[in-house]
Amino acid sequence: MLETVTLMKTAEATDNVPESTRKGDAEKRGRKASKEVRQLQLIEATIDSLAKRGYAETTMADVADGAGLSRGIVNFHFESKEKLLIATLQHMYDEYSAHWRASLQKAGDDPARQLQQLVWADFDRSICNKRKLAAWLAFWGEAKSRPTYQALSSSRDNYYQQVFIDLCATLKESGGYSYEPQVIALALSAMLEGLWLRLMMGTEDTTRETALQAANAFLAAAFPKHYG
Amino acid sequence: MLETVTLMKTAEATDNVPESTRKGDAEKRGRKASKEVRQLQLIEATIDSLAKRGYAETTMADVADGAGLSRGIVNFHFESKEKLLIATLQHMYDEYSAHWRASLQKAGDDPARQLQQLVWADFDRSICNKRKLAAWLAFWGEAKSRPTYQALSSSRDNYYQQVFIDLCATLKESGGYSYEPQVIALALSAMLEGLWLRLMMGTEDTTRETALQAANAFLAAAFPKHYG
DNA sequence: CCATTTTGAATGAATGTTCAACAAATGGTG
DNA sequence: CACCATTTGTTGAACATTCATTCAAAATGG
Repeated sequence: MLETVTLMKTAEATDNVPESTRKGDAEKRGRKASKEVRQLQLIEATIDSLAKRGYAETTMADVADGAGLSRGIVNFHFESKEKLLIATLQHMYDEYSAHWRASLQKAGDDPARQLQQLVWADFDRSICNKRKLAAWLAFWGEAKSRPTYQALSSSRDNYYQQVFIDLCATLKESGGYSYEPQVIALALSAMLEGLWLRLMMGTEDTTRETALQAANAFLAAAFPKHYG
Repeated sequence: MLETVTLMKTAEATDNVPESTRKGDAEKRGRKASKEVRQLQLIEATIDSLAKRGYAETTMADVADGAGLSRGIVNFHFESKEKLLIATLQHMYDEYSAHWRASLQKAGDDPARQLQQLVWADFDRSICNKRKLAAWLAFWGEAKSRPTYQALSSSRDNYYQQVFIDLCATLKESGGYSYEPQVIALALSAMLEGLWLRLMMGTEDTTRETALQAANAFLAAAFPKHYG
């Protein structure tokens, strides 16, 4: 039991998991809550392994060791290695999705501010750190050849893209720009992914700060009336 | 010598041809080809396998089968699987490098045209096709956790980035723009990589044509005096 | 006939999965 | 509360499979 608590601490230290629901569930249904915690713990260990060793070298044994548990435990909570990886990808996808939606919510009603918040959200520490970027990249590398991953591995889904397009369309009208919203939205979102890619690769000239500078420079160049 | 030509043909045909209709059964078995041709043949088969199965599922047997040769042959021409993969990556790196340098050469002396050609070169069929993009992505996914890959896997190296920065600096002066060349060059090159990423992933809204449109839109937005 | 290239089976290591045994928590019953 | 049965969770060894590598023998070309 004591071990469970400390392990939960480390698992949550890396992320920003809300603490509110945890204790309540534990008191009501200690067993079920413990099950969810274990699964989360194993997912976190999987992200660790993906980040440290890459997709190809990530083994069940490494995940179990990383979580401080025995070898057979992963097949109990997740049926197979593939299902563990899918659950991990789903977890990261949900987290990313919730993050940009929250950022959009906080931005208020001004579309210029909304777009800016959406861009900045991509470089937030909670999302944009070495560990998670490396895990994303590991999945991306396998996504094209694994149909199961394709839907989730984009992280930026169709709806996300549509929000970008709509915002660009709104700014175009209010600013009198001349390009197609779809096209400039694609350029913008592609640049964000490209900046992530550079951060993942650990290219020397790219840090979270310089990446954010570049993103801001794009906004200023494309929407001078709003961000100039 | 004649055989050399035919083998090179099949190797290059796979870039554009949808799939299958490969393997020159005529001259595959028993016949000795020159060492270099065999190695190239195996490298092409490796790219095929990476594109079709991804990094994690690429096996020596699959490479050998794809080349129509026996199992042990890869360890004869390349010492190990790792060295085969490094040679494959080096091959792709060299090809990409030669391609953009040639494009730059052809562009003449006008810096605006040079930058445009550099951007367009990224979406040339010979470089930008499903097979090779998938292979690139497979390497990217493993690069961060494999020091041996890091230098080669960027495809766009430091020199490439410096050329971008210099061109942006020149355009800045002649056009009276206000941003830092380094920053806008990072935004531009990141967008190119991001567009590649979308093409690799097979996102529906992104084709080679729309990607090129987005890249052009970026140029027009960032350098209106030159590309408006 | 010699050097080089190619084959394909053998080998050994790595790894995902299964499972029987064990531990702990839960729920019911007296 | 005490006791036991049952469900749930965990372990670690055994098992089967996959795969890179090795190598002796065969094939090929000069």
